[in-house]
Amino acid sequence: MLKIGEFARLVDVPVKTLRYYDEIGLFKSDYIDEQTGYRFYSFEQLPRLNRLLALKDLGLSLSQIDQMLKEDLSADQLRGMLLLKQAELEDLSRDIRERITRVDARLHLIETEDKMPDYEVVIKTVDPVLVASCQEAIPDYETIGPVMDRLYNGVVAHIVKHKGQFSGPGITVWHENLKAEASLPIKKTIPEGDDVKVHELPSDQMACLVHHGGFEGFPQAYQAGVQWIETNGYEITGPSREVYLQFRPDGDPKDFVTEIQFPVAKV
Amino acid sequence: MLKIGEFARLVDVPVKTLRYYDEIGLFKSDYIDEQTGYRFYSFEQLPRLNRLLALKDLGLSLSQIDQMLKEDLSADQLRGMLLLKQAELEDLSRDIRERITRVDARLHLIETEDKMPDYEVVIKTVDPVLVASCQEAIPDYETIGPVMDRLYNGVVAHIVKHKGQFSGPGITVWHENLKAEASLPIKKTIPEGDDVKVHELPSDQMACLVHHGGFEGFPQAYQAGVQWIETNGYEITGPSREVYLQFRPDGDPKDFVTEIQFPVAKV
DNA sequence: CCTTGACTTTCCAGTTACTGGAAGGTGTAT
DNA sequence: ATACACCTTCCAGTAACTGGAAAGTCAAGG
Repeated sequence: MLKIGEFARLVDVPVKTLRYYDEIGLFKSDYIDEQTGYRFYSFEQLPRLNRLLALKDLGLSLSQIDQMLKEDLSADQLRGMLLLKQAELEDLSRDIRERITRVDARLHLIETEDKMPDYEVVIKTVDPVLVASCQEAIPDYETIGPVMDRLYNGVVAHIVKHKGQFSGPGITVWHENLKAEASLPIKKTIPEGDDVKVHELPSDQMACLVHHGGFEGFPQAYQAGVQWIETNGYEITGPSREVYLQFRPDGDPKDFVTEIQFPVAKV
Repeated sequence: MLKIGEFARLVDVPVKTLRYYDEIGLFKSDYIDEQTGYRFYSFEQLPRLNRLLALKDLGLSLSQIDQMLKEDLSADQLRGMLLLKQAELEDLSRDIRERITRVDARLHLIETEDKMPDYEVVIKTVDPVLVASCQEAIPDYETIGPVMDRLYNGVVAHIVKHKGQFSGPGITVWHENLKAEASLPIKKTIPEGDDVKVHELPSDQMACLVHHGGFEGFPQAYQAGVQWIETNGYEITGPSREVYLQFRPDGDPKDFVTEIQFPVAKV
């Protein structure tokens, strides 16, 4: 019989930890002196503790270990638990490697620009949103402004005509070949018009960044987004969106806030 | 100005988390209505939050992020923190890969033996221990018993003669060429004898396993140990030890408990 | 104008696997 | 007798939230 301190030295586990295992019932002392409350441990307990430590080394939680130390577990059950843990560890490992590449990328940026990046890209899942929209191909960059005005005015007029309720800032979806879909979120569905479609923008995993200022800064923002997506091992899987969080036609462009979203998936 | 729920939807962060960040001062709401206590957030706060989320994605702790969000940090300081994190992540990654190989090994054992392994190997650091010892080459396996008896009796006699105090179970250190060093831990140093040396067994990182039963089971135990060491990417770096935790010459061998220790290092 | 339901507030508890410390009892050596 | 190491229990703290309760706020519909 060993006192807790001797046992602790023998197995190289802190006394506090042994007491904790005792408390949660994972590894009880063999015998407790009723007078003093002193815990005593025996050599017969070594196998259980060593198995416990070995399993802990695999990264299992104490409650999982508690399960696995039960005598009546079949080899199949053991296998199952280990396979589960294995998958979990593989996930974690992948996750950490991705983190490492992201840290690398940021270090690279700091090396070249000597400061934090101008645009922060975050991955998030956007909610689906019901919109009324109107789309048209843009002939060239100069005409974006007027065409957009026209498109959005058309959608607004249509929504007002059908007494629809606006429910959020405008969203432009950029389809292929510079085809812009000017969309306005609405609370409830309304009839479609000749040019105006009503549908739901799908929920999606998006790489998002926020641009502050006028539209002349958009190319850089887009470039930053595309670059981030490349270096972080994602690929663009659909039309990107611009969400005009802060915008008024008569406002100061410096105050505009736009979120640019790229639907992405891990390569 | 957005209410917390709207802002939460916008940035895809739980409301509870925003409140928590507010509470710990990491990310305060822009304005609080004095009447109602409602928090309000503005679009101007997006850059800070996005940077925060991007850094969180790198695996930084909230307190580290708090540091890095301070405006007056130099590029060098940023670099330093990221390099630190990088090293940390590399360590973690290695650690997890090792865990995976250990889980693999155990799965393998379960496949072949359909149960938990007979011997659990754990890595631990053993404390240095002062011993009196006596060594001799063993001519062949049959003679181990008598030679050991003689060696240990010699050491015991020497310690008793010099009024030394025993402080633990006997330890045999196996040097090369089957040379056995029979050692007995003592509390304080005593003079050496003709055959009896007094010295300290060094502290070391050891792969340890516990064998219950008589000496006839040792070969299997050793084999299990050596195999574990191989498959787990360690190598043996010195003489192995046997610690006779439970042993009496006149006892029942079934009750014997021996810890076998191999000094190891990661390959 | 009232009610309903969605939303907000604060506060408290729980999660994991310990770790540190305080206050007080025990065992052994000098 | 006393010093000292060792043991006991209890309480608090860690990181980053998450869940729930009780109570106040807001907008829409009847």
